[in-house]
Amino acid sequence: MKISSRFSVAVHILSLLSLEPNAHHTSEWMAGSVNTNPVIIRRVTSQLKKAGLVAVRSGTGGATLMKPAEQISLLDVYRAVEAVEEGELFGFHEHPNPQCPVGANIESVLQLVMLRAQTAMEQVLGEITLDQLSAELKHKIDEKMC
Amino acid sequence: MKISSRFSVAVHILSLLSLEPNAHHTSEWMAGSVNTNPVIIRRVTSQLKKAGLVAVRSGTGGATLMKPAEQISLLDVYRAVEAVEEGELFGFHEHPNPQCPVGANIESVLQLVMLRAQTAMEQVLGEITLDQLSAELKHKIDEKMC
DNA sequence: TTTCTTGTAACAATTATAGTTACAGCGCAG
DNA sequence: CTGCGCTGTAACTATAATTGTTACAAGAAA
Repeated sequence: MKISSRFSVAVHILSLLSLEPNAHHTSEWMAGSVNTNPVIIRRVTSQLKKAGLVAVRSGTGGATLMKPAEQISLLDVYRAVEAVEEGELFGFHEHPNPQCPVGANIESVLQLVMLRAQTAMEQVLGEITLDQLSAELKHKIDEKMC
Repeated sequence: MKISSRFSVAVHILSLLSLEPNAHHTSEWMAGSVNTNPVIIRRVTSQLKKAGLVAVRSGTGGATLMKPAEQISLLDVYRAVEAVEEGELFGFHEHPNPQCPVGANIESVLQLVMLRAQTAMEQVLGEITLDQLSAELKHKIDEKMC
């Protein structure tokens, strides 16, 4: 089971906003780059908007970053698109038998452990900014131009 | 989207094997503790067996650990039940537009970043042994007995 | 007003999970 | 050597989430 590709789509969108500031960022234009349906883009953009990461001009169309790229972490994006509910990366089996010593106590022990694992992953995402990612991306792009 | 509860069921099973060495660990008995169907238990047990973590006596029934609990990490269990394919925790949108500079390069950049995040999580799992987890569990159990 | 765009609803197709029944086949007890 | 209990697995269901689609009301500007 994988984390929804909404997350990678969201990062793609933000990269476009960050690296191509002069384009007219309509959902259709971005869908062309992501290679999907414009509605997919609008859905994700809508979540990014709710999270205060982008502004969208309805009517005329187009989206823009609401914060400087160095103040947007991948964790912000991850949370924005709800790729995973907060603190719920790991699924648990429900209602283990409370009569059994193991069944009665496994949940709390597992919760702790899993949370530690999950937090480690989120910390990595939290330390990477859109700015850094865009820079890496730009580097790759320029490389190929030679 | 969550990681399959197969993982938590597997840990539950191994905890039973580790903490209650005298019981007859049939799928039905374990299903009673996990509170699910015996077939669910057999399916997971079967994966643990393939991974060399447990032995199952067909005929008579019952399962046992194949390694000492301090040599089984939660990462081993995680891999055994294929809660997530190796290196594929994050889903990606496929075939971004190669004509677009961002589309052409986002995949490789994202792969790197996501892999780092995923690895951080797996490392935590790798550092926790069944032994440690059982000890915590036993501690909780004894606590409640007072 | 016309035109382009967004935001959303509604729906289909696909995919994975979790649970269930059913049954062949193994292995020990008697 | 036969019967019993248990495993391994197939087959099927129900459920839920994702991704992709079409369709359309409502916003904004030329």
